Amino acid sequence: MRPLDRAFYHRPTIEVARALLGKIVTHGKTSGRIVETEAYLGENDLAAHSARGPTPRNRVIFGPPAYTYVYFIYGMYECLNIVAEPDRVAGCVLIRALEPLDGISLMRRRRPAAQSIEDLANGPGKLTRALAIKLKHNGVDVTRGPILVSAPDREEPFQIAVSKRIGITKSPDLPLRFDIKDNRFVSRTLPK
DNA sequence: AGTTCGATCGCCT
DNA sequence: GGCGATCGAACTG
Repeated sequence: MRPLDRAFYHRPTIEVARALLGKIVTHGKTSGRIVETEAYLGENDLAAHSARGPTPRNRVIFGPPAYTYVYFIYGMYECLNIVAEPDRVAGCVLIRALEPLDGISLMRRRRPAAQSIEDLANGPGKLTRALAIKLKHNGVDVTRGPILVSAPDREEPFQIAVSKRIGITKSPDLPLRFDIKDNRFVSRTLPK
């Protein structure tokens, strides 16, 4: 299993958000398969942190692709994004849910509230806690580590379900959330 | 310098 | 379904 190269992320954000489904995030002894993502665009997307231009917090979104954008939210949780698009073009992908693979017992210790394997990393704040991803990991190169994103040795085919992004108040109706269809590790199941 | 608010989660009803 | 926790960043003046 090899990390994806920088060219993988050097394309439109929506393409990257879809292509990241099924890939593996690794941090230390823990890893998980990406089952849910959201795209945050550089233009015409008021929900994106990059909407009002670069600031000290969000500047990595405007830089070259394949770097993490990690931010702190609600006084308690970190959220993990991967930067897409060429240098100087904003765009990133929020990782919203993982299927736990390695280090499950360690994840359980980090997430004592989780009552099942499904609950371990089925939300953006849960997965950063399960993988011990913190604010200090902002700007990490995911082709180099310590946080890595890789293609699995064997990838089963799957369908992608598209829906609206979760928990935002601006630009709420854009179809920019992507799930592995019917996967039981996603953060919320879609209405039928 | 003060205020507002948020890409969430877990517990309560 | 509703809400409180908890705090950094961005905005206001």
